[in-house]
Amino acid sequence: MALQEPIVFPHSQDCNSCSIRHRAVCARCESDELARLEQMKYYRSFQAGQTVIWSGDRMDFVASVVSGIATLTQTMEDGRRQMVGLLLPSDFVGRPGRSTAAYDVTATTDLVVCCFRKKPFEELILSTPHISQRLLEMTLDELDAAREWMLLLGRKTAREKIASLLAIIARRDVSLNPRSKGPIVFDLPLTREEMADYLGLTLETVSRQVSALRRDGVISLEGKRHVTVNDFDRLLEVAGDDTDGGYLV
Amino acid sequence: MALQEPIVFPHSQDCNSCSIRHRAVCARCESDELARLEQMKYYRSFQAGQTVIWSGDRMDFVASVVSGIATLTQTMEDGRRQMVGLLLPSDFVGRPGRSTAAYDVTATTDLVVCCFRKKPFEELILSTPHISQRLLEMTLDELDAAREWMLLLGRKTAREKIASLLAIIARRDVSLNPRSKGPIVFDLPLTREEMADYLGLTLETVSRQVSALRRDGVISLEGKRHVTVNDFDRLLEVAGDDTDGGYLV
DNA sequence: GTCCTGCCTTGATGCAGATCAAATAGGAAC
DNA sequence: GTTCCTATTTGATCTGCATCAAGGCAGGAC
Repeated sequence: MALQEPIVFPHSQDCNSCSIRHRAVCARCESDELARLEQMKYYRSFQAGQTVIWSGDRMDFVASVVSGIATLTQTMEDGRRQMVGLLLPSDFVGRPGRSTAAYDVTATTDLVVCCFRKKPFEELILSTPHISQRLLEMTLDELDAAREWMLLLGRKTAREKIASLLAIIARRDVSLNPRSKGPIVFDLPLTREEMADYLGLTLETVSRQVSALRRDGVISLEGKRHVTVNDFDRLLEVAGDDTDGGYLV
Repeated sequence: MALQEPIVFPHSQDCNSCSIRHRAVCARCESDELARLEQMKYYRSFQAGQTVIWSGDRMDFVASVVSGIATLTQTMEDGRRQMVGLLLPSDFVGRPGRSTAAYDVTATTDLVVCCFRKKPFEELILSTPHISQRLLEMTLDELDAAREWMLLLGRKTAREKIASLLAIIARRDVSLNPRSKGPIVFDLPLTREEMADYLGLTLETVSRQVSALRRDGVISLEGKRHVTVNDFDRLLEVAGDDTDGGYLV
């Protein structure tokens, strides 16, 4: 890892050509609102593995993930770790009205975020319902996701947990790169250890259960990360999710 | 349980004398905004044990808990249950922009809720930033609580889970009924089974661990529900929480 | 009083997943 | 090619909690 410092882009880029323009916190902004956002924004890049911010650190910005994947994790004093969120492009980081980070934020892939200086952003949302309404909607979605994860953490078996995670990644992948036919194929964006931290397991158990799903023909693997889902319905069944209505969103 | 149907109050009550006036979703409303809310509100009461709404049911209202305690639970097809939220007075139920309930909502004590007809409420928040801003703030708090719970469910031991739950209830109790001196005393609002559903355990394990905390002198019990916390710091230590800064809110 | 019934406790046993340990695979640097 | 180095797999064993089972206790109906 050669570079330790994040790269700070010297110039802003145009919101109108932004890949997350219509899904991020700015999704419903009119052009005058965008113009005000542009004034307070700047980009930052992080390499895979870099820490974006540590829990407890002062945080004078909020941000949207533009590309790449980041994680939110909590750590106990003795080192036990639990991932509490997976941030994908368009997801929002930080909380208006709070001055320090509540979680460790880490880039698991190369990452670009669009930061807004916190003070002006907080002022802007007071007068811009389009932003606070969108933020409310995104926060409610995250709350639903967190509650779904609570069911997984509290009640699912290791096998069900792995299948659930694969199903979520597969679903996301299909919605981003829709393909008409054939099995779903994707690269895992997480290491076995990160999967373990997300699922409340050890990395050994993750490895064993991934192998078991391969042995049982539910998935195929090329290398350690490249996954083929042979039968998505079967995967959902193993995940223990209600099958009805859950079809590829 | 004699009455199965909830009691519907025939007349609205005055918002200004409401016990949750300054903590609920209406906390920041001006009198004209309150007046509009009053037009769309009605009270409902439920007895302990009654179901407020089932997951998947059509839901044409949102609501604030006025008094009593309710729970949000998710259930898997085979009956495994996970509580995903504990609703206390002033907490909000339901989601603007969604037509069906996402979780089972159950009254665990006698319960009174202040309902707002959903359609007019949704229209109101579009034009009333005081409400949507408060709702955003409350939702962000709930998201933080859900993420704290994810750490508990994913990584804590049974003993730590029980201690964490007791600490949360004790904290809430102190903030509602501050007492200057002496140990914290409260009644558990949940049965052993509900505690198990919340903590991702079985009721037997809950019972054993509560007994163990009593044997170890961390708490004392009178009957099954009345708890005395002999040493709050010790309880926090057993809970595995960062002790710094966690002192009685 | 007796008999429920719901809630809780306690004991015995089993097993899923953690822990400890070692081997293997695949890059990257050289 | 060799040598690291890290990620991953696999094996052996241990253990915390689940499961299965049997009472205990308090309150209400009668």
